[in-house]
Amino acid sequence: MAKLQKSIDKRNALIKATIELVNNNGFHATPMSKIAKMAKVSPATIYLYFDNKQDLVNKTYVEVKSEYTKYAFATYTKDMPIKEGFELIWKRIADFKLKECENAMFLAQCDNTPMIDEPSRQEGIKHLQPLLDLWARGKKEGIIKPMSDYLLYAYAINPLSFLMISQKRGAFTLDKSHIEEAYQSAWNSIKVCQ
Amino acid sequence: MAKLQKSIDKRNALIKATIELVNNNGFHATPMSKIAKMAKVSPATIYLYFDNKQDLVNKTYVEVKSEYTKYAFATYTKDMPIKEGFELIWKRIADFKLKECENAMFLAQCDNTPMIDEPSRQEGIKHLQPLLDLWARGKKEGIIKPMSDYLLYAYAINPLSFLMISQKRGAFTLDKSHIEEAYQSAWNSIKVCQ
DNA sequence: AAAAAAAGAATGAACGTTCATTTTTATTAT
DNA sequence: ATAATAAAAATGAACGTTCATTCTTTTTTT
Repeated sequence: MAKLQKSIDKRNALIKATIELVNNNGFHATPMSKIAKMAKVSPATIYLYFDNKQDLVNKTYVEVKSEYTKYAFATYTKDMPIKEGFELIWKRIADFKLKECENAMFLAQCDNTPMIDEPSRQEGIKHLQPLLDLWARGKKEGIIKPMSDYLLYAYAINPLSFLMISQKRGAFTLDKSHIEEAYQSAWNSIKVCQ
Repeated sequence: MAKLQKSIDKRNALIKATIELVNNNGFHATPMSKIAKMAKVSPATIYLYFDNKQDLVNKTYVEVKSEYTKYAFATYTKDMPIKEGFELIWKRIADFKLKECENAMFLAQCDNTPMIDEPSRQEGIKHLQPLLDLWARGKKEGIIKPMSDYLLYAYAINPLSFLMISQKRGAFTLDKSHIEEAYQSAWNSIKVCQ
């Protein structure tokens, strides 16, 4: 196999192993040796691809966040009407959280703990810009409540993380009909009531 | 000072130190030695009060959760109308998350990571029963959407955790007017639309 | 044959926990 | 009430283990 491809494969295996182990044990309870073992690589090899453990987890975060937002905004264009645009993005996000459960779990854990460096966190937030732009447009048009973006995010998007974590714990299962109910709740919480 | 009171003080100091250090560094990045130092106690003394580190954090979780729900339901009675009851509980919860920021942060971190034992987690959930009962009543009366409790919780309560974490990170400040907006969003997301 | 990549073993630091002692508190005898 | 003694609480140092990281050697690629 080509040298470059082999390198890419190893790096991907490391990222994948990091996600899986951190999901199940948390950052600090995940030794580099276990990540290496799961990626079928020597511990020393990790340091050819990443500076250290913190760098490994930071880069994993930014890459997964980037995949996530790429998926979320893939079918959205800036000229869509507010309501359609929001529904589209929201359902893509929900879709991602159902299909790419491991990735989404990892992001949730990163966002709720002091695990990630502040610069990497900021880097991750940047990717959400299209949604913030949509909201700004929606506020101007009087369709979306003139609230802080943090409040909008808290009610429109963040509940999906909670539902995903509950699902992962086996507490309940999030199926298609739940998703539709959740969407209605999300929209009702941010739309201007007429 | 009375012997008993001194013991209680030490135990409280340990719980307090655990909360503060875990909030800022996470569970595994908080050594017992630091907890001991902050509580002005020898590391060995911790083991007179708790079996081990896991036990310390489990017990801290259950105690804080208990304080939290005690506060949340303090002014609520079962015979209140649904809407009033919900608003009352919701605002008490919001109040707690603003005033007892450290405690609330700790709970949020526990609820979003594999930090706590499953039995202790279950123990913590039990305390929420009055809210679940209120929702059951609200569903029967056709006031609250007939959704899974997980969905109701995700939209009505959980967003407050996100807002608190954002506030703690200094991203924005949650003031009285935000709280009112948040309440409206919470209610709009779970009420039956007429 | 030289250079690059990868490996496994080695290292030093940090951690949770325990152990041997000391200090404090409670009980008893005078 | 006071001194002597027993019990309990608390301590700091030490232990064994684990971990992130590095070093030296081997394998693979050019």
